[in-house]
Amino acid sequence: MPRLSNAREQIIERARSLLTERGFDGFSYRDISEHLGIRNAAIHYHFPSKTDLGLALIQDVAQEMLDQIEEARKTLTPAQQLNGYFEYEIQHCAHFDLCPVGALSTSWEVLSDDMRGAVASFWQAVLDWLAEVLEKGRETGEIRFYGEPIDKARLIIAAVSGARQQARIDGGNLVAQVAEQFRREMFAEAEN
Amino acid sequence: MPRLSNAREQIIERARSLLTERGFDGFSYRDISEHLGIRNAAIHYHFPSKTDLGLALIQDVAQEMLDQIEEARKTLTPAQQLNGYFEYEIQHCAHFDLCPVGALSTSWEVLSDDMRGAVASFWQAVLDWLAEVLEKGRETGEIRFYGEPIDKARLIIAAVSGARQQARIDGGNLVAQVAEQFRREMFAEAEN
DNA sequence: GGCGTATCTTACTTGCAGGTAAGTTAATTG
DNA sequence: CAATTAACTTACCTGCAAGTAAGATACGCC
Repeated sequence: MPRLSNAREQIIERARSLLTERGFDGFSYRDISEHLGIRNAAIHYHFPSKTDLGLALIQDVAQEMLDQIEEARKTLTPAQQLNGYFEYEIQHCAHFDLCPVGALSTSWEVLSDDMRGAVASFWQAVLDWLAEVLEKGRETGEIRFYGEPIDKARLIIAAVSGARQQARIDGGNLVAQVAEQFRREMFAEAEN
Repeated sequence: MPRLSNAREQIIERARSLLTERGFDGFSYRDISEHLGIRNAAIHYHFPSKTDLGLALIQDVAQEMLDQIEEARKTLTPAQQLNGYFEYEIQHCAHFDLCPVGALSTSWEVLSDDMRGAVASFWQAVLDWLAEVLEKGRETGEIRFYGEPIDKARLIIAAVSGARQQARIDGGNLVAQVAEQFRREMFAEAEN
């Protein structure tokens, strides 16, 4: 019997797919173990409770996102960063998968304090990054919007993740449509 | 033993609370029956399967919303209708409950075709209504925005329901903040 | 006053969820 | 090469989920 070379990583990977497909309550250890050809207890070995798995999951998602943000901040202009964020979300929306934060917020009440904290600080980090992008973009004249950067950032993030959620209902790429509308408002000249 | 006078209505009412608190997978018949002081099987009498309950639930939500829309359309100006929508959502956000459509979209994969259809047509009806409000509002000069009414309507609905979702994480009334930003953009003069 | 129907309750079934304990196998290391 | 440890498996547990069947109760109606 050839064991998995990197079981832990494969478990997280599969769990991430399941989380964005069905939400945190929507998958079981069985869904993971059957897919990987291992036993349930093997997952419990790596992640004693589902909370442990959930925590690793959100940390994995956060790390990936924060790495990308860090990289983008160094190499791209504000407008390019905003567009990159849109493109990233459009890609995910094309597969009709949920935003991980959104998937977890549905079961917020039953999440452990650890998980809540991890989700909250991840979400806050993205918000802070986007607010900074907007502020810089306004300074350079690349990006136009009303009000405070933090308020606009909140609106954009809410709209994008809301669109990802509703895309399942609509069946189309709602994030692409929403992003296009934002581009009209923030990059183009006034039409009305 | 005094039976419930209107069990069916009370079951739906309780189920609606639970849906917006925990999502469709997040509550069981037990949660309802214990709260009402009846047996599980009594719920099964009124709603043989959970799908039947879910269908009744979304129809109830939809009817209520459509009634309000119908009323608003007759008596209020476009700007008042848009503001009314914001206020309605702000109220719900204050209790940190989920948008019913959003709560169901998380478990979209496991919903019956009936339920999917009901959710989709409800969501579409709200979208159409808001697009019409925006179009009329632009004609009367009360409301300003870029692009097509339907595109702006999609963005607003996505932002508001996304904000309701994320309010659980943030802990504040994100819908109020998002609505305020929309008002700056759509009702006020340009500041930038 | 008896009869049928609506509205339940009691008492189950099946299935799967998360989780545990103890044993097995294989690689690592002194 | 023996002992330890990591990474599992087999075999279980408890609990709760949805759902069902059959019996009890009450209510309107001829």
